[in-house]
Amino acid sequence: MAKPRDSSKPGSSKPASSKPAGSKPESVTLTEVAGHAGVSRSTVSLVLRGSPLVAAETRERVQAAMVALGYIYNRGAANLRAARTHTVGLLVCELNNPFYAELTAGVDDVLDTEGFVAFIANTAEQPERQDRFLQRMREHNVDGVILCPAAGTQPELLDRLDRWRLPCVQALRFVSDQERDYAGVDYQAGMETVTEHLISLGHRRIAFVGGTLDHSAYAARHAGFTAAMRRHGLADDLVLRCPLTRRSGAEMADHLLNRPQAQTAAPTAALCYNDVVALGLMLGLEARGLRAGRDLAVTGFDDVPEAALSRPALTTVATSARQIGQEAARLLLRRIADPQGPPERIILPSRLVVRQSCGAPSDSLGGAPSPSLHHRDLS
Amino acid sequence: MAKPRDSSKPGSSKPASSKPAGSKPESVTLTEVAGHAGVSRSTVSLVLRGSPLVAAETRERVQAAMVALGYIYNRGAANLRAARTHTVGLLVCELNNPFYAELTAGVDDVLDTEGFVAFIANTAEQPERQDRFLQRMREHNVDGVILCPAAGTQPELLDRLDRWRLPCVQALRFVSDQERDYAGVDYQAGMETVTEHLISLGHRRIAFVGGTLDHSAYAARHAGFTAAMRRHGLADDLVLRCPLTRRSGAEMADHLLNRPQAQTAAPTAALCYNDVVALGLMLGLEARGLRAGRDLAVTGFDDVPEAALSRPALTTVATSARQIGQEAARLLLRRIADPQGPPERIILPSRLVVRQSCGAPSDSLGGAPSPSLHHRDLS
DNA sequence: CACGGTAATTGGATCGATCCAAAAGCGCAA
DNA sequence: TTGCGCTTTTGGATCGATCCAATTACCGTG
Repeated sequence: MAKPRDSSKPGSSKPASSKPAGSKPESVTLTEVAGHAGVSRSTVSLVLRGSPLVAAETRERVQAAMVALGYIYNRGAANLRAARTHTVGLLVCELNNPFYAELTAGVDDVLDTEGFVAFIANTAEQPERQDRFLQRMREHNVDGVILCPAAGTQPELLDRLDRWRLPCVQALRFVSDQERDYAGVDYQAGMETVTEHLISLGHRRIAFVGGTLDHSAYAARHAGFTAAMRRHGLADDLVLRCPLTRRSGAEMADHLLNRPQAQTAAPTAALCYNDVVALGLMLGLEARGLRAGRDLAVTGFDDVPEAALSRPALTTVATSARQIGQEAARLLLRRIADPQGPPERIILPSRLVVRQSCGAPSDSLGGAPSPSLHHRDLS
Repeated sequence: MAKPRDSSKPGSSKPASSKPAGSKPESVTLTEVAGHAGVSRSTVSLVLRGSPLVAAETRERVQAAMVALGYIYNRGAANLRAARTHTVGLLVCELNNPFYAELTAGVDDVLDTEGFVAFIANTAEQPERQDRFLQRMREHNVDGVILCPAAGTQPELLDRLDRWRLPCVQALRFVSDQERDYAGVDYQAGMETVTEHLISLGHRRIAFVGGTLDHSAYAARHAGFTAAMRRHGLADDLVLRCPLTRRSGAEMADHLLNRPQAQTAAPTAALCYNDVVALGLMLGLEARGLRAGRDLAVTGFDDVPEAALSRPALTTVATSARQIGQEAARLLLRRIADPQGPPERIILPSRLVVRQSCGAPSDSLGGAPSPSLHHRDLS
């Protein structure tokens, strides 16, 4: 058989262009680029991946051909052969919470600069939905996942991910404290700090308010409360669990103040699980003619934008969601690059933000020209 | 040639299991499932896609084999041959805004039930970033995109998407009012309604506050203001543009009230572009010892959670972000199924939410037991 | 001029599914 | 027995890239 090599005459006898009746103008392939540049497929592939093996002159010719033909890289095809897909899965438990949205933005920041893209899923705290999505992620061959585990997630899930060889970084919460990759906030220290703050203001009877789902984040926050109280020899028995909604927070006002048959004294301060509950509680107080900071000290956790905006402004603990997202993404990329490396736990510090809701240090509560128009309070 | 069919003896002479030294236990392929079930690849493929061609008995056998081997579908491989990838791209312009987060959740809802997944990207209002991401979406062969165009997006972009044969649904904003798929809110009607509300309360001099970026959403809101004012023979010249941040909103307080050299009268009401600006403005008023609803009527737009929470609570226009996301996703799926169909524009209504920030109808402003603890104000 | 060594390029096999035309199995009538 | 139609199954060929072993080009040396 004769071998018709036509590398010198580009665009002449290529079988690819034998059907000029333009029904499918789509998908310029690497082979066509090769023909146009007068090189082989393999060489184009090397150029594509930035290999140092190709000569500079050749590289330029190939790149010119790619531009001329409007070539677009077909990652799907590449993924089939190569190991990597340059995609990851991101599972958050409640996207509608601004906190998680911010985290997502942080993840996106890092992935974007590294040429990765993320599949997103809102598990809405439903383990079934989480399972379904993880399954889908496997089918799409993602290189790894960032997981904010839904409440009720079984630790066994992580073992399954291991078996699947699917790198996973837990964020904000974790379902098992084994040595596993994790990025989050030091909730316990944050809670200790704000509890100490209340104690330093003279409060002795403090209630811990909010939280029903059992996960690591709840445990850590509660532990912070307990640790600080015990350190000062104070009772940590006043714990009121409730859903993490404004409505529930508002309803807790009664439980806190009207305690007819209570053997113990009423609390003078409410340490809320997060800002949402705290803001709700303040609304509840107001509806009863009471005021946070005067009649009851109230603190939150998270420092959501509303916290600076409420009257009185909410004393809370700031946790930078975006930064956690960035750290989680960076950690996942490291893990993908080196699946065998030792696990890392990245714990970011939190920061106490003192406002007026627990009796301001300078005690000009509420009133006229608000002294609280700090820079960081305005987005 | 003899034909050694070994359908009865599974797992005996298959070349797949010829290398038992378990270095790569991963990736059970369709071929292996076929071997285990004693059928051909093609048949397994048909089962996978739920074809009615295969006999019921065969289907069961194949499914049993898939379970037994722990088979997982490799969509990447399938995508290479088939047209569909069952993925879409979702580009939002500011994820950190809770409004877009909610929209994202809505998109996720619908895609999840249809077996699709979304790549997410936060364009942060940067057209370059938007371009880069769209490029990446093409490389990943997404079936379509949902686009909240970044401010400054050129209409030409949509033509490019057409040329690429990439179905696209615009959401919330659009860069060209040609007949194209779109899902959004009737901003103009919403603004008209709230303007009418102010007028009905007796306001004659009303300022339109906020917005710097030029896009359809700005145009529509402004048009609503103008239309309502003109209908009542009122001047619509008082327009104060500013960035969409709380800080800028706060700073607008001065511009609104201290107008030394102004030829025209000071406004009695401020119609804000959105809630963020309105909330900022209210803070600015408060810092000057003034109060929204008493000294200046203030309205917002979007009905973000904070709106119900501020003192006084903000009168605003509710737009259900989640629903828009759902509609956009449904529309995109229709378009993917039928690329040639006629374009659709889905415009959802908005709803006026009257609270206290522009002088409550029952004029018990601010004061004691708040009457506004409605159900919907509590998340 | 043959030779070794490096740099650059290449063709065939391959990843794991789908597509499609062809074939096998089967019941039934001529 | 043969032929026909129907259902069910099947084996290449294929999608568009990567991997790898092999080849070619080129240059300085002995």
